[in-house]
Amino acid sequence: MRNISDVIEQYLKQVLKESQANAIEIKRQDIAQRFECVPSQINYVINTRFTVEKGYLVESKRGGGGYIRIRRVILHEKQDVLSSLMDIIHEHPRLNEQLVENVLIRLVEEQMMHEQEAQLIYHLLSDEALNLQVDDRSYIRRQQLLALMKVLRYRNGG
Amino acid sequence: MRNISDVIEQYLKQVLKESQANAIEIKRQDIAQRFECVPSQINYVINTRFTVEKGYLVESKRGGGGYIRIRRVILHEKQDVLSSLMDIIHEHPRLNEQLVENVLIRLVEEQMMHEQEAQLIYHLLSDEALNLQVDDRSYIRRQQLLALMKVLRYRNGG
DNA sequence: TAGTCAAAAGTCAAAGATGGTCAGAGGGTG
DNA sequence: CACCCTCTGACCATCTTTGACTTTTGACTA
Repeated sequence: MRNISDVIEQYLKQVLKESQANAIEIKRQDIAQRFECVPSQINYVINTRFTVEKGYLVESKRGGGGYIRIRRVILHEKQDVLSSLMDIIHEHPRLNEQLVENVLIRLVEEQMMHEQEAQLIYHLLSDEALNLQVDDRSYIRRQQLLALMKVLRYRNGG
Repeated sequence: MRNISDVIEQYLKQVLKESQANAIEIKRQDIAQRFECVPSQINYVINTRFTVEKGYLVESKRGGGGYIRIRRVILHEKQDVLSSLMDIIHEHPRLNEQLVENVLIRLVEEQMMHEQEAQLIYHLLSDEALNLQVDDRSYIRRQQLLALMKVLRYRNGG
């Protein structure tokens, strides 16, 4: 193995494989010590090797009793639907209620979310809830729809 | 369990669960002694883990015969849960991720929404998605949480 | 009754314990 | 050489732990 990042990556994957639950919890400092590197190296490994696209979810907590938790998830098989929707969201200069609705309907049709969930999100992204200037509304919708896509990448079988 | 606060939290919840009445009365000093920590640690645990939005009420008395009483709030009508949460959302000057999480967990516990829905909404309301100034983030969260309550109201037959 | 005192509990800010970010240096490969 | 990863460390953010100081309450005393 050439570099320490690869070594740490392999180590974490090994531990993950051996764990019953598809998750491990580590202390950043401990791992750094074990491999004699700076703590931020662990972040580098996580940011480059344990991404959502690769099927990993990472959560963490700072402060006393802090930890980093890495979870293995199964990616949704319809990644292409998500990326095409993401493109649409990115390209549209203005995101109005109609566009939000279209995106949500598409997701329901593709069976990536339930009708009820779409309903909820539609209301959260409505003009009424987002009582802002047009541009701000558009910005929030873009951000939130993209956040939604990110979650849908691994939901349903993760 | 990693830190003493979590341990104390679990202990108190356990005692609460085992009590017939939905309330327990403790002596701060006793608990502090049992877990070998300073008394104010107990306040920290209570302030961070037994909040109103999580469904707890805390009363206390100082001086001789002093006590801290923790009560689990039991509301029989879903309407009551919603309106109490709405009050809390209105009153809180700042809505941070932690509060959003607490509210969503509460809604799931009260069986007013599914885990997955809560998950989705949590991500939409995260700091990451709402990449804004603190006050703006707070505003959006308030608007959207209130919109959520509104949907849940009629969804659950209100 | 008013004053005093000790026994609680409350507050708050500093210190401690973790993890996160980012920009720049270092190194390998086409 | 140019470019893309890696590695590092200074600085930041967040959560927990601690302890000094404050407030409240009830009992006892003058």
